[in-house]
Amino acid sequence: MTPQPTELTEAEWTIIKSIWDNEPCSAPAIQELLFKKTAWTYSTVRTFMDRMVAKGLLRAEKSGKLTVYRSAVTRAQAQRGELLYALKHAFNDSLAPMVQCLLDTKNISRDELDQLKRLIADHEQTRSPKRSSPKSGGKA
Amino acid sequence: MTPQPTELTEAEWTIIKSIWDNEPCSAPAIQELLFKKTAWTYSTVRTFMDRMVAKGLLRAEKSGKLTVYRSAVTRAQAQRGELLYALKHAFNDSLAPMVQCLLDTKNISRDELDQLKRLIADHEQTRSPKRSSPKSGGKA
DNA sequence: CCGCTATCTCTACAAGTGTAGAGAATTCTG
DNA sequence: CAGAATTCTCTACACTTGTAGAGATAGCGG
Repeated sequence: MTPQPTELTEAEWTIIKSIWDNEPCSAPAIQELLFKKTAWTYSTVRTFMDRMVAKGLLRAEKSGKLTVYRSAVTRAQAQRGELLYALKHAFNDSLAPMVQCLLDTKNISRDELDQLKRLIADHEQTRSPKRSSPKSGGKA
Repeated sequence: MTPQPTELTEAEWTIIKSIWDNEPCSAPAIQELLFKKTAWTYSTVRTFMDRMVAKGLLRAEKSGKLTVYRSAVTRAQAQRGELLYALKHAFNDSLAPMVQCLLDTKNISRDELDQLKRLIADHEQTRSPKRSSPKSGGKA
């Protein structure tokens, strides 16, 4: 679907990553989980979470005293949003310059390069049954 | 040098892209250039530009009445910043998932795929001869 | 039943961002 | 020179983001 391009702030990323890994979960739980990283107080975490509910990033449901949260956007959706933001603003929607920048920026090991090549190769195949390069057997 | 990871807002991207393409330039000029896209008034553009000077994204110099602006960060720097932000927050600094997401998200033509493969191949080569620092092979 | 303790709700506030108007100052131009 | 056009400066305001305290409350242990 990719509804609206989901945009997250830094704090929101922190929160939602924690939630993806723990949902459903309560605000105190998340606060405790994040405390070593962020030192955020309960109020802070709770404020973020409620704002995120308002934005449609999370869903909240109360069970008695406790409010239980879960994500309302998938990790893939959020990743896509972030990526598209960068792609659009920094690279005017052009793939190659972005990838080039990636290659130039990070110190990429040979393994990673191989991995990338594999990703692309796999994608080529999945995307369209192209039979010009019949080197590796067609992966199901 | 890649000083501090440069972070730009959407409006700042709009402004600085216009500046990269026209520097040195004046605020009224930029305003006029952007008007069709953004409908921003002079005040708005000027405010952004001055704030960007304060942040070190632009440099301003007045020549009599006129204030002349130019960028203080390169396009590559800004791109890197944006990319690293996405990479870090959305993909936990892992290359492959980001590229995978890219492949899954955009509708990539075969030409583009070929281009990506070439980028990677070229990079492999450039990177391998660790002895030499070819300064002449940078820009594509 | 009555304080603890875990949670919640409300309110607040500073900084950053998007957006702009009013009016001063400067510079043409007739 | 005086009015027009250009550009500048200053101020403002609403909304978002980061951050949190204070006090209400509900449920548990004794």
